Amino acid sequence: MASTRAARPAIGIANGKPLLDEVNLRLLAELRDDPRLSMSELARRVGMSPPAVTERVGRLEQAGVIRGYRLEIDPAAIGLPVSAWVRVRPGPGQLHRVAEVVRRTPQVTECHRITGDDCFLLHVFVAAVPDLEDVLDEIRQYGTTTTAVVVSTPVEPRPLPLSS
Amino acid sequence: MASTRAARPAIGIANGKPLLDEVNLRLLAELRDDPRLSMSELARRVGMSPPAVTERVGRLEQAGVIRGYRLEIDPAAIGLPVSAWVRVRPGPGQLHRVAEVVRRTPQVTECHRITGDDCFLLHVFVAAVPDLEDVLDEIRQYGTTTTAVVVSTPVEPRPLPLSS
DNA sequence: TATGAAACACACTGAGT
DNA sequence: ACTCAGTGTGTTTCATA
Repeated sequence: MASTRAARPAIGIANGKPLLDEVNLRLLAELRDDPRLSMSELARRVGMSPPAVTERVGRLEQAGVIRGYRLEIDPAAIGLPVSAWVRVRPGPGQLHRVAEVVRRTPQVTECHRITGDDCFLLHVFVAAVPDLEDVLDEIRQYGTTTTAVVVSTPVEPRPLPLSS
Repeated sequence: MASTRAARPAIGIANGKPLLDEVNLRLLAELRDDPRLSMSELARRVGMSPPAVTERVGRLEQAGVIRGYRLEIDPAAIGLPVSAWVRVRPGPGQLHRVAEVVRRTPQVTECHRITGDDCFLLHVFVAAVPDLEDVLDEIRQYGTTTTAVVVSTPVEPRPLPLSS
């Protein structure tokens, strides 16, 4: 039974003290719920002074715990209402070619190398279904593709669970 | 040949004037490159007064063009280094059950309904590969799964192209 | 690391164009 | 729909503990 497995380890690169102490976890939680909170407001919520909080957040950014901040734009509003997921199985020796072409194709917003029969999973945004042809034709020079168009999104991308 | 197709339409809900004029597109571009820019700084960059820019951004938010702001946290730093994509084919009549279970499973950070042989595509984060078992067992009550573990990510999630 | 005070920058409002 | 000017916060730096 799975519940007998060890609890998730408190990672945090420790050089003496753990990076993710109580306060930093609360800061992450607050910022995750509202990434535009002012440092003063954050400070109030964790009961510290603004400069102290500013420095802690800066440290989390520099350590890479906070990777960055992202603006979420509605794809349809900028003319890209069609979202599709494409699995790619590269031909022999064409693996890095696929990675290359995908990197310089702006319609591809993310690309993962995965285990299984297919090597890559791509997220693609286009203006209309026929526009997928352009993207797929490019990729098909180096491998075969399996495309699935997004019909709806029961769970919109949401933050990771913060429990540790 | 694909290049003969019509250009991407300038969408923007027009009630007289298009929502996405030159200035708003520049605002989106600047905010996409740095979502934490101050309104004053934004104003400087587009050559307007801060209140004017504040109102324009507010309007973009209210219209849903700007969906929100997101904090990107390194999954490994909070103890979830394993990322996997799971395709789910629900059993007959179990379609909405899968959507339900997936919604209340925090390890699932996004879920798309897609065309093709499988109905759903899920993104899952766990502490270690064996922890996938918990998530998959839940889902397997209502359908079959195909799991692919992420080995690397040649293209990290990146912003949509803003050309129109 | 943290705090407190001072200097500076920003957000917000209301009046005017 | 935008600018300008005034007020209240927020941010940043530095001295200090």
